[in-house]
Amino acid sequence: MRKLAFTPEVLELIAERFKALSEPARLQILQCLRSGERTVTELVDETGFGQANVSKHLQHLFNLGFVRRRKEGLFTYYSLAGKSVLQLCDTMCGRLEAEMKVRNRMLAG
Amino acid sequence: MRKLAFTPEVLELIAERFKALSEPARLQILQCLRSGERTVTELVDETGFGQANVSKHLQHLFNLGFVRRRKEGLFTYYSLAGKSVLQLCDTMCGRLEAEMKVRNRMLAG
DNA sequence: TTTATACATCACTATACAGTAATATAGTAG
DNA sequence: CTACTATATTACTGTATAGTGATGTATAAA
Repeated sequence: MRKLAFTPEVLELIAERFKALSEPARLQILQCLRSGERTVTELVDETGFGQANVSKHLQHLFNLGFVRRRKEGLFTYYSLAGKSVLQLCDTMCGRLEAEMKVRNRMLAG
Repeated sequence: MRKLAFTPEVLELIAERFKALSEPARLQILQCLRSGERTVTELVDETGFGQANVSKHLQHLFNLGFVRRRKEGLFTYYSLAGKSVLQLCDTMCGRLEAEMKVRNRMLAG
């Protein structure tokens, strides 16, 4: 199995996926899904965002393969498509902590 | 050492950092830096982007702690601030490969 | 059938930002 | 000093998209 080369075309696809994670609303939705699948209405209630807004964000995340969905009667249950999304968030959060540590050290020193 | 909680405020900071990686031009610049530090002009030549454009992208990456810089005479040498950026790109690339594999399977099946 | 619920989609507005040309700043050379 | 080079910054334009209200669609219940 060959690794993809970082050609400009591949970088564009990668950028598109990072962009999906560059919205606080979508990140918040993903964090809600950390503990299991949710209906759209549940996500609306938990996040406080509008229904149309949440629905659009979910479509976006679904199209890029970040979440799965399952229809059951009137409801659509969304869930995480894998753990790598959370891993990305955690890695970025680690960067953030490191950044803050540096900042604090500069204030102290 | 405590882990940061994913509050809306923290998610906003994380989103801001993902957004920095959501631009093909910035990703391409980061990939150029994979093999070592570069001056702005070198990056302009390697990427083909305009000088002002590259300079702005580098400021952006610097402000968020993704790259370091070192001034020497007329030149400013930029380099990666750590390996986690590349790790993020690689993880996202892995996701992309998996996505493509699923797509191919659907076409075949 | 009608009514209600859950979700998706459309049309619109406002905002953010990538790219660019021009200019500013700062260091070097003559 | 002047002239040149490397980088940063400013002002502007075009484009993408988040959010919203209204509407559409599908399922369930009465």
